Amino acid sequence: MRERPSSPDAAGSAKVSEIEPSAALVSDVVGRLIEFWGFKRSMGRIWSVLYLSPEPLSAEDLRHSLSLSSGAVSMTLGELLRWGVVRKVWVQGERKDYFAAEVQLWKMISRVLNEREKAEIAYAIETFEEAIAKLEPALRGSDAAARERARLQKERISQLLELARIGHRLVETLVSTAKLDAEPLVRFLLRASGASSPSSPSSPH
Amino acid sequence: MRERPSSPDAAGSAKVSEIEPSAALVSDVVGRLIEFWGFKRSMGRIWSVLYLSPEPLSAEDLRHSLSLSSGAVSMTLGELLRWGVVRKVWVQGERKDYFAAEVQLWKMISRVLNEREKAEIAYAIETFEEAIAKLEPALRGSDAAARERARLQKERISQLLELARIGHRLVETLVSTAKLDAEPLVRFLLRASGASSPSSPSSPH
DNA sequence: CAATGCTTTCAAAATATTTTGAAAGTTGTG
DNA sequence: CACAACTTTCAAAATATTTTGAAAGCATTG
Repeated sequence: MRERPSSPDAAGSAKVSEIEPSAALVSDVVGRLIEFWGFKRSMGRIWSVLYLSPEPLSAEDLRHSLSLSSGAVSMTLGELLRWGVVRKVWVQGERKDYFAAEVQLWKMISRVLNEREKAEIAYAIETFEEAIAKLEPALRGSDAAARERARLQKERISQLLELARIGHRLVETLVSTAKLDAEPLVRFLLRASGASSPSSPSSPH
Repeated sequence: MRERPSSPDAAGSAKVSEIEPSAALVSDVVGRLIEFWGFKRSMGRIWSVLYLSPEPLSAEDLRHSLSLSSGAVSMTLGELLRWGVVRKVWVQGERKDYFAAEVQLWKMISRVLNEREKAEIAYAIETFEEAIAKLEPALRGSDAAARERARLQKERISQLLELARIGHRLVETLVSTAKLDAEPLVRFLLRASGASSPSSPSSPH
């Protein structure tokens, strides 16, 4: 509304309410990825708009950029703040709140993985353990067929458990990696997919 | 609440319609994980029941085990078959179709990652590239402020692009790793997160 | 080839999720 | 204290997703 493309206003405070085509592409695809990844699409879209904006934006700016209601913007920003992927910033002389995206991607991912995946996986691990425990009586029951059945189930649940533990470690690796600036993992990945021959991928120098 | 362990019927055809408590736990948690991970919860539940069953099960067995409608079972099985995580098996002398879960977890994950994530990420990569391309005009336009704005956006989108490429490589690594029996990745993860012995995953810490 | 037993399809119904916007809440100001 | 200027809340509306079950489709068998 207040923007005036023709006015040679100073760069700092004039607001652009429509996002440029490239930003639209990005916010759309990030929205999708993020949704796919279990969050609300609008979280991804709002984050993207902030991420691509040189200055912090107000809730109203976002409302216009993405044609969302004030409520949706407020709630979504709240979630993004809770996930620590968006920050409030004070713009001096302004009464409104302004928001900026966390721009350190690894930091961001690390935080989210850490809070979300770890909880999820930890819960799965617990449950698998519990399920195995529940098998115990049958494992030493008197019915041979039931015993065999339980044995097989224990075996299979153990596989799931092992897998969950690997997942857990993968997340931990990503998280700790992120703190140390992505080096080891990235190096590992480069080696693993760049050099296509599996001949000797295990001995560095 | 429990099957009839006393039926002297040959193992092949007597049917258990209620699942045991441990299987219920597992199918619930796998359902959740799978949903969380973007599939339908019932896919995870059905797969789990099959995975924990010593014998293949018919659609009807599944219908009873999980209290689903025949349509839901049929559609869900169809999807699971398409993803290659469940197979049809012939039970001799039976007219119905029987189904069994893929039990090689890594193989399964690898297939799914390969088809699904790769497509998703590849699309994101393309889009980021396209978005950067769209910035070109502004990058060499005459308006200095706009130029600076575009420069920053290009920078940021490039970060996303790099991240997407790393993700892509991560998926590729997991996939190729899975084919060669998980060795290198697992070893890497073990080193990275400080666990002890690679081959016997029995002690939690 | 008609009947039977099973499977798939699909439109409608049930559920779940997301968005809206008006009203209530907060905070800074005259 | 009363008045802005914003923000948050939340019940209702809009959407989207999942499930149902009756009917159509198929394949085997007598």
